[in-house]
Amino acid sequence: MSNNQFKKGELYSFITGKASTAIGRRLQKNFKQDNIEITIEQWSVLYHLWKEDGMSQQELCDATFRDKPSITRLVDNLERIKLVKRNASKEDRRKNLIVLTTEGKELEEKCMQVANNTLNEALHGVTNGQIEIAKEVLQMVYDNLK
Amino acid sequence: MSNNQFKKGELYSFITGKASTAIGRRLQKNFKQDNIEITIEQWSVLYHLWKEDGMSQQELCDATFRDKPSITRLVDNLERIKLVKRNASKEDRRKNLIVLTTEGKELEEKCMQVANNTLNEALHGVTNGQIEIAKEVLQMVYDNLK
DNA sequence: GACATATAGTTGTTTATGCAACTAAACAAA
DNA sequence: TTTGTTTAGTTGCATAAACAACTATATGTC
Repeated sequence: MSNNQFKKGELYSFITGKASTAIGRRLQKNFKQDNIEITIEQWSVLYHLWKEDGMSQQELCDATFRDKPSITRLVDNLERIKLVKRNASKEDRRKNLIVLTTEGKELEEKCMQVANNTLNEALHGVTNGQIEIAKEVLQMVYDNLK
Repeated sequence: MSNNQFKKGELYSFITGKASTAIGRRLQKNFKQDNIEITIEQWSVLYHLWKEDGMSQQELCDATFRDKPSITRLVDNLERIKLVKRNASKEDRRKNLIVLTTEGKELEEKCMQVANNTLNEALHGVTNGQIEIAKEVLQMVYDNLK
């Protein structure tokens, strides 16, 4: 089995995902440097709305790998800072459709630029081939635990 | 540059580290199933104390990639549930040496077994070669952002 | 139509994070 | 020994996560 592939220390850092933690922190810092006043969690919601405006909260749960209370509160905060609005669905009155405000839409370009730059910083010196394999492994891990 | 290596969707999941999130959640769930009543954050502190008992809080910060307030509170909670104790250092009165209680020591075997099993679940079907490359990439990302 | 069940979202509680401001001890230089 | 700087740790505050319990609407079945 794959039991002996990892020494303890390596196991730990694989589990805790120090690399993704580091990317998240750097992205947050880069947002701040560009005077973008949102958290990376808020960004992860906006990111999906930029691709498809008017998603329901449940759809945002699935897209962001977060549970319903998390999305409720992220949307609360995004609404408070006026980047999104909750619109009650006319087809299904249980649903809220989350739509970007003008201000929310305007943030896309700036944010995506910062995100792309951050990823380039993070991947400096890593080859395309290595990235492909890393992505495959992370996807397999995710699928194994789904 | 490495700007075109990622399509948007891939970029997102690389940044947010959904694989490591999934591992963390599964580990937490597996702890609970085995009636181990600790959080994965608490586990990450204990993990280092099991390797080297009596570390200072600052050393735990470095080892776990957490800041000082986080460690202060994790140690608070671990102390409250009686798994560790703060011992004032005699050489340097600013320092607390964090030592495992008997109960804290006894938890090691059970926890590490669960952690190993979780990792094996996560890596099912992933080859050693792929894992090596994934580890290299994650390490490079971490070093790039350090 | 009435009742059971599933789905969408909210609220409460505990734990954790990130940042800034703070205290106290150690160290260094004059 | 006084003064300034660095290091170790704590506290306050805002944001977020995980889980359980809850409300309200929709749907399926008899």
